[in-house]
Amino acid sequence: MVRRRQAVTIKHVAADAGVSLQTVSRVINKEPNVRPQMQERVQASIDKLGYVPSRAAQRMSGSRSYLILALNDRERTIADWRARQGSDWVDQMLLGGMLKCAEYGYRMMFELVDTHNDHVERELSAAITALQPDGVILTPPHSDNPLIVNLLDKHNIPFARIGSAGWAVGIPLTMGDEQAGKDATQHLIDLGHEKVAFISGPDEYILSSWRRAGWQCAMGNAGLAIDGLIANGDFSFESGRIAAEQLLGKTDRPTAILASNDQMAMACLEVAREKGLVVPDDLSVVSFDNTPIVALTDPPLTAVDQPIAETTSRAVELIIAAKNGNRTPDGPIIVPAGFVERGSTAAPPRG
Amino acid sequence: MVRRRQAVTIKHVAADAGVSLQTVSRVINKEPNVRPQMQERVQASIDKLGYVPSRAAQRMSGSRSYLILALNDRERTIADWRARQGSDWVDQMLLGGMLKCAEYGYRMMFELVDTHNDHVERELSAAITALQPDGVILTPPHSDNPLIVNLLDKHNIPFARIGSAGWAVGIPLTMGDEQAGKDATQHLIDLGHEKVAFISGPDEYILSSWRRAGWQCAMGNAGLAIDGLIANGDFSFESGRIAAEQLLGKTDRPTAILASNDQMAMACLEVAREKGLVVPDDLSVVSFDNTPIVALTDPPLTAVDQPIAETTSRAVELIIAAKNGNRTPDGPIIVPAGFVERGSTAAPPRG
DNA sequence: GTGAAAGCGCTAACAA
DNA sequence: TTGTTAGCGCTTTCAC
Repeated sequence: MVRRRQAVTIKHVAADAGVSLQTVSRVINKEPNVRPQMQERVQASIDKLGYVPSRAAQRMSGSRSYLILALNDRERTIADWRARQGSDWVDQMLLGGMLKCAEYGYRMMFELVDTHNDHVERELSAAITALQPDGVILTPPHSDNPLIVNLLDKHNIPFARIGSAGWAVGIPLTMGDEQAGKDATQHLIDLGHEKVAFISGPDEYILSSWRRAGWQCAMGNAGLAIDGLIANGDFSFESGRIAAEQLLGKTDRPTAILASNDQMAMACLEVAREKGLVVPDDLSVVSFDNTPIVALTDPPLTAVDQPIAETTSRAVELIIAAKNGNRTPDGPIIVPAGFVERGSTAAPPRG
Repeated sequence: MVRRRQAVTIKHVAADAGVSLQTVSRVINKEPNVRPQMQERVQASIDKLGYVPSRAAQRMSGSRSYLILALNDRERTIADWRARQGSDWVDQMLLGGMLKCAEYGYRMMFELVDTHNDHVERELSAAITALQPDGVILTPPHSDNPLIVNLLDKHNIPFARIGSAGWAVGIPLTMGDEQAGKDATQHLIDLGHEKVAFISGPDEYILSSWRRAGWQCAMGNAGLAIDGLIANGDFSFESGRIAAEQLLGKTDRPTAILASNDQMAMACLEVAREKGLVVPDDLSVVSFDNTPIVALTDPPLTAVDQPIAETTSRAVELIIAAKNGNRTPDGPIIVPAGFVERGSTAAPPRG
């Protein structure tokens, strides 16, 4: 195996520009105390020689790694990948995260971590020690895992917590789930629906409760009862089926269902079809997330759009800002959800 | 900002075990010349102290970076992400690549590179210098970009070329496109079709010609004419529309179409519908790639399945093997495509 | 504002 | 088989 040495190092640049290593280092890192003239001369040498600093060496000498680690739940992520149902959560994170990282000379790396596992800490510690990332992005359900959050806090690594709002550590970001749930429900109420049912997500995800709260709030504001209009799911298609059957099996069935994610909404579509209900004539359905698949169902689903790319992009910005010593905003950052109206919603049936 | 030092270094382990740094290093790297007893003692200290080597330091001292870089075409990848049409190319690469990397203590990192750009070389050189990856995975159309291939060869970095077969550099891997094209065509012929048309991909992708060759071969073997049965596309939906209109506009129209990717096949579905043709009764359609979306079209598309995860996984294995000094296999590696029969194929209309 | 020296954590090369 | 020494490329002190 060939022992590979850096072709052009800071030394070559220093020699070429006739300055000390230190000055070159200062120019690379855009430090203040360098005369413009000096900086130009060094920059010229850098460009001429095509010098690019070694991240490993920078990291070694106690500076940054220019690396941000994005953590996702191993089990769920792999299951999504294998299922090949078009969930593009990871892609949207990459889209928002990688591009924003690139703007700052950073890079993003993905890492899968088991939540349901007593060695989360060991797993994550190892990754941090090996990689020494400058920041970490947590996604649900990790964002609210106290083991993970405390570990990161202890290590003093800036970290974002997507889909999380509480605690005084890290940088929480949400899509305003409660408001989104409220708006979606209100949209159905505005169409004339009075019996708007809700299928919740698992309690493990804190955003499940927010979405429910939004629905509940809109219903309450409109003076509508919610008795018997809630069913519990766990984000899986199958749980959505069970919930939908429970909801639509009653004589006094709801005229609209707001499901906490796409899979469960698709299950509603299937159950409705089996029961001879036409969507949206007999039943309106709205989902959360808006993964690519919901534009292709029959009918296409009206959905709350989760702005993953934008949220990840903000997370990267805030992590780098924190790394640069800027204060982290006080409250949680809200990157508002969107709402895409498609064919699964209409006025309720008359009578 | 806190200056972060490694909590547990090789020194601590050495002290704890009462051995030299070098011995610890040998244990970490599973080198042979260490007495079992010694190795156990050191390993015990490692476990006790929770030591994990710093990748940066390992890289700095001339060893590996334990990093494999996966290169994708910037323009196309970002377009796919933004389009949100459920293309899971990146996800499948991650699935196959990350998991295999993890087995060997490696990590995979994604990087986007412009092909149509005179500074590909500068761009890629910078990434290589900054990151010092132990290997690189090239995807189409990069796999056949001479600038990229030569650069990697010159740097002496093991690299895989997915979707490529030629040249004596790097590790070429294909899904056996020609065979897949042949099989798909044969499948249609077996159903009774005689006029099987083909929509090609852009010439920029070498696999376009392989897929075409497979179709041509099957048609030839069956003694069927191909005049007027080929149309050129560029993988875009719109180009697929144009090709389909050209093909289906004739009086003597084909009874089946094999499209070189999913988007163009979907365009065929749309054009057929506009012309009042029922798929699969009046027209059979088969696509290449089998992205998640094609299971949801109306009717669902019969498709050649591109084994991206498996191919990426093999690529990682071979790169690491090469890094370990093993000889690279001679011919191109073939990870055979699959074939998924769905509702878009049937016997041709009687007539 | 600029430079010189020390050291980050690890491994290659050499010595014992 | 094990230990010692000398860096890798860079940034952090700390002088000047």
